[in-house]
Amino acid sequence: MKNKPIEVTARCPIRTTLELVGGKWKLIILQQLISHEELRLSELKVLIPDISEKMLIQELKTLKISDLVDRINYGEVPPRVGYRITEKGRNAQLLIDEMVHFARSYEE
Amino acid sequence: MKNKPIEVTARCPIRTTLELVGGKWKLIILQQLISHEELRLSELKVLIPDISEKMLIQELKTLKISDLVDRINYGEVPPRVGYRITEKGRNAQLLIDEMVHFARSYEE
DNA sequence: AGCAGTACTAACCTTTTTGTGTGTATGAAA
DNA sequence: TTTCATACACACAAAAAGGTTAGTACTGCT
Repeated sequence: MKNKPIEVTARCPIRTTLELVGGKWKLIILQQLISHEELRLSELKVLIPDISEKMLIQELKTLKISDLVDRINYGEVPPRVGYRITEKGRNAQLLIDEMVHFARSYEE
Repeated sequence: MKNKPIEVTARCPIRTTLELVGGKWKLIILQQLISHEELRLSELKVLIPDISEKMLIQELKTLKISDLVDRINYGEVPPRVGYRITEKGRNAQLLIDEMVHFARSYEE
């Protein structure tokens, strides 16, 4: 019945995950990118109505640095840029599923 | 191949979960309580060496309000208090497992 | 010529989260 | 009597996260 405790160190897996996708927005952004193939900034703004433009850009930038999303610059003018989930990013699907599951089982 | 997008509203499941177990410490505390039956404050401090006493107490208090942990006061003096995971709290196990899984698949 | 749309950057400010340090009640042990 | 340990509370400070506003460069539309 008992599970082994995770040793809480400077770099335990829980903390790694929190650093990658912690915060108010990253998982929400990833979820939209997982379910939409490719999205532009303006489309993400519509899908996530209450995020500020600054946070959206900022989070996309750090997600790209973490290699969880790709940024495709079409080099057109006026600028056209698309965002896509990466393979690593797609792993967040299971995590999100579990969060949804947790929320549901909590609420009943 | 595509998943349905979660509609991002004031209360979507991702946000519910973030409110319950978001932040730097809650999941770490829950994980220890899941794997230890019952723990006192002083024991949690040893298991989570870098948490401050204030944060530990504060987080335990909000976890109790959310009914994710139980607080058992033995009414002794000097005070003796134990913390236990609740049924609802135990649901976090799957979430933590997924976070561990996510961190591992990210790192390879 | 003037305005709108795109994908940003930068400065600044507010709110939230996290941390530090001190104080309290109690009884038992030294 | 002084000291210790427990499980806090409280005031305050620092740091991190998030938000607001303005501005840029370009071009197409009217």
